[in-house]
Amino acid sequence: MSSLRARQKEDRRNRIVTSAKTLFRQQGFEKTTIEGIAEAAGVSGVTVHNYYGTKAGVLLALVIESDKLLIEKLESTLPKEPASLTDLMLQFARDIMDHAIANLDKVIWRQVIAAVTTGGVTQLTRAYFKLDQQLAFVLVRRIERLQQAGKLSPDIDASHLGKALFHLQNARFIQFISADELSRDEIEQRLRNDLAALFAVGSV
Amino acid sequence: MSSLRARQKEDRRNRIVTSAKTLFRQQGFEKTTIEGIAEAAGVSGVTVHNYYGTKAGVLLALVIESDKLLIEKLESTLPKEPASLTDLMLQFARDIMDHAIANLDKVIWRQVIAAVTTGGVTQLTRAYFKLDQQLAFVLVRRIERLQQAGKLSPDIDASHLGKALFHLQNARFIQFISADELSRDEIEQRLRNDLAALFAVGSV
DNA sequence: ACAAAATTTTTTATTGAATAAAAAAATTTA
DNA sequence: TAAATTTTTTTATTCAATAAAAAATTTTGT
Repeated sequence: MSSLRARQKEDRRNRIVTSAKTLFRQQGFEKTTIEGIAEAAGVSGVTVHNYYGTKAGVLLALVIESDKLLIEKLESTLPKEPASLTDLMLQFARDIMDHAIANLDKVIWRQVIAAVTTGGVTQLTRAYFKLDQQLAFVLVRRIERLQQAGKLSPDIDASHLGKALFHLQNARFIQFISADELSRDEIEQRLRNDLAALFAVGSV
Repeated sequence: MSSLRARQKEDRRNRIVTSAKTLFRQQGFEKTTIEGIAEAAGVSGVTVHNYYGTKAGVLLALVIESDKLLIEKLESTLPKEPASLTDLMLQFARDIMDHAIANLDKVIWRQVIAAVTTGGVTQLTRAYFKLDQQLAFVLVRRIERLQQAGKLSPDIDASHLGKALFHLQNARFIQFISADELSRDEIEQRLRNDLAALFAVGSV
């Protein structure tokens, strides 16, 4: 039973985000103006500000939508019974990079990272961090599966391990988008090295 | 044999960075204007732009200077013979957080991270990343010491391990500055959990 | 030491993000 | 349907960023 106002608002949100996505992809982040987005969405520039605060806020909103899809995709495509922890991680990292690149280019992803770190504590950044947690949790659950399958010691705290590995993956992801020339293969190799070294520490 | 021009330029650079540091600390990043920095430094606003490109560029210049000191400090204060890899890491992370907080507050550090990720490939970002590498290398050398002391398997690639751990530390550092309420102790605990979980993977 | 050449800074102007307050328009409610 | 409420738009301002022309200063060649 949504009111007319609520529906109109929802509608404007959609128009703004959709227009922004098109413009960001066509002309990049910098060259896209708030006025441009507003015009394409049929609202005033100030309304865009009222809705999303900043240009980066609009971008964040759009990324949040696509990240929800990413999580669904990961839930379904990540192997339920991974062969090993390393395999799981590499697959996880690759899926995330693939998804990122399919949606926006590296230059724009840098703006996303910047927006998230500077953005204070807003509705949008909270939503983003929540999705990040969910993403990490996908990993945690798969790690528990590995433990159940006897492929990983059951004594390890799956939550701690999942979060640590997620942070590491995230660091490599940021490195990936920060340098134009870095390929997914190159990052995969680095991650492989990371894991090999880290996992070798405990072996007596 | 520096020319008058070169000396004047160096002088202006110093005045700009020094003025900026004072103003950033007094009023924060947002409330400090380029014009304000320029006035305090006795140059025009456009000159500040000419020298550092953006307001964040000025901040980055100032951080780079203080990071050089951090590296020196770490070289001298990190134990030459650490008791364990975990101890080494926790000390490393704590020194970095201490140094960061002693110089600028969290809000401003967020701007640093944002500036580095969006900053394209400029003189300043290159310098910053180079220092980051040096920082990682400090860790690598200490890890080699651990291996020489028989406290860590000599089969492990110290460079890979050091870089992986540096990335992890960096991720936790960014988390630290991203949330006002997160204390160094809290981050230390998380890092401890990270390391415990990661190092347990290899143990058979 | 001085005038011409080269470099650097400043002035001036423009675009666009962000924000605030008042005015206008639309929806909701009674 | 008219009053009350909410939302958007208009209007105005500050500041970052950038560009081009003008002014000032240093360097160079004689």
